[in-house]
Amino acid sequence: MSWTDPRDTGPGRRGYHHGNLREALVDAALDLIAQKGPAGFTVAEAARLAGVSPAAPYRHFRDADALMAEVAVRGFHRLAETLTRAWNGGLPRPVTAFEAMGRAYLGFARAEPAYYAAMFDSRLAADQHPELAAASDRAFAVLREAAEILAGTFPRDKRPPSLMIALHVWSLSHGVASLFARPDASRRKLPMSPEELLEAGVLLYLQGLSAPGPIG
Amino acid sequence: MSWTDPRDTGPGRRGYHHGNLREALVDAALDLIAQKGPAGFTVAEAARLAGVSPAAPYRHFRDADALMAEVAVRGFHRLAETLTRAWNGGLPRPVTAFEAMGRAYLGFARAEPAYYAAMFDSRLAADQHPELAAASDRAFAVLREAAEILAGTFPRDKRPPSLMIALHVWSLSHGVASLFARPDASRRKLPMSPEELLEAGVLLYLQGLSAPGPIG
DNA sequence: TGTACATCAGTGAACGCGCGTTCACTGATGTAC
DNA sequence: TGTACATCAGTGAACGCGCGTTCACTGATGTAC
Repeated sequence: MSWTDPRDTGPGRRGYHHGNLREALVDAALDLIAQKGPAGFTVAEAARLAGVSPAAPYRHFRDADALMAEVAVRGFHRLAETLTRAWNGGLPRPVTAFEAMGRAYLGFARAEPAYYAAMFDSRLAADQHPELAAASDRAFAVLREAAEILAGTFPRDKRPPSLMIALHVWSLSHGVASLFARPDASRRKLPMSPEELLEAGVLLYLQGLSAPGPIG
Repeated sequence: MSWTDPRDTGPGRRGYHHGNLREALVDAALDLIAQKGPAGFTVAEAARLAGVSPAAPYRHFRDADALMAEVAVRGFHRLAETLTRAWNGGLPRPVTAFEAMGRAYLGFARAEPAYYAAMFDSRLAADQHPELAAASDRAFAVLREAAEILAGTFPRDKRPPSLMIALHVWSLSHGVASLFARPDASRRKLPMSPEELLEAGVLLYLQGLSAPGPIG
């Protein structure tokens, strides 16, 4: 991890000037969030991890929230890529692709808890950070478009609204991730893997979409 | 709000001794969490709100986490009661009662955001607070038992596992609550009410449970 | 009913700490000529 | 190729702040006799 050593001789560090401080600060923030949660991140400690003085971060970020928002923005971009890749990998069958996307969402939450926490647990005000709102919208758009294609496979007269499908699957995925897949001591124990739980849930939900009508 | 004034002459305050400081501190913590989120709560400010010195809370709580845990414990107890009442109110039809319980879960998250945040966003380590784990289990047990009864209405040969139902509905409810029902600036906008979204989701899920089998 | 006394639940001052942020500064970089 | 200079991206010291928690203390309460 070259960014931890300010005297690193690699291309990223050249003595007095860090050379890549913005990136280093984002990495440091991720490290801190992973260890202590979003509330445990501080600008001062991120600067320390990056090997610069406590004032240096303010050359790159207006304040602490701006750094956190940058982390969240990158997280949403990564999530969008992850979801897109999963969808494409599951094609041509839309149901298969859709389920792969659900698994990928959960996989992201598990593999990148720091990004995930910055995105969903940091309570950043969306209206204060337009880039964040845009990045979040972009990630959701991936899910939305997938739902659109999936809905298109239903007979025209009983085609469900794709927005609703997207919202339901997002909610279920996020619920499973938050309750059962957090890699910290507040996670609840499960008699199965979160992946199995989510997959079964999505499957049953999709079955419900194709069912003839309301049950007795 | 008598607890804000230390010189209140009511039965809760008698001069030097507060008389009901434990309760007052819990109320103050709820106030702070509602305003600033779980990370914005401090022992010092809770003491200030309760009208006592910063050292006073330590007569009642070991440390800051213990006070937060107490709030979360009470939240889980309230949630358990809320869910029980909703279930009973929806009987005798298990499906109706179950859906009423889902709405009640969401209603709790919306009506009591401070309790909800202490319960789910405070990252308290369950193994450090046995009472918290017990309270959480108790609330989940309500949902679990309801799912059991609901599962019992299915024909014996295609009866779904009740634990799975409970986990799915909890996840969906929690996901909708976290993403769309937080009363702060990080909430995502929806073209419908969270209640409608959740109700439709639970309905479709239950339809899926009764569907003949996996879809094409 | 009165009194001595143990216990309870507060006080208030103090501690060490780490934080966010600002400021005047300076070393390094890169560009115009 | 060399040099003057503008700009960039750091430094380091300082500020005011609020926090969690501890400590010796004391006023209030309630109980035994």
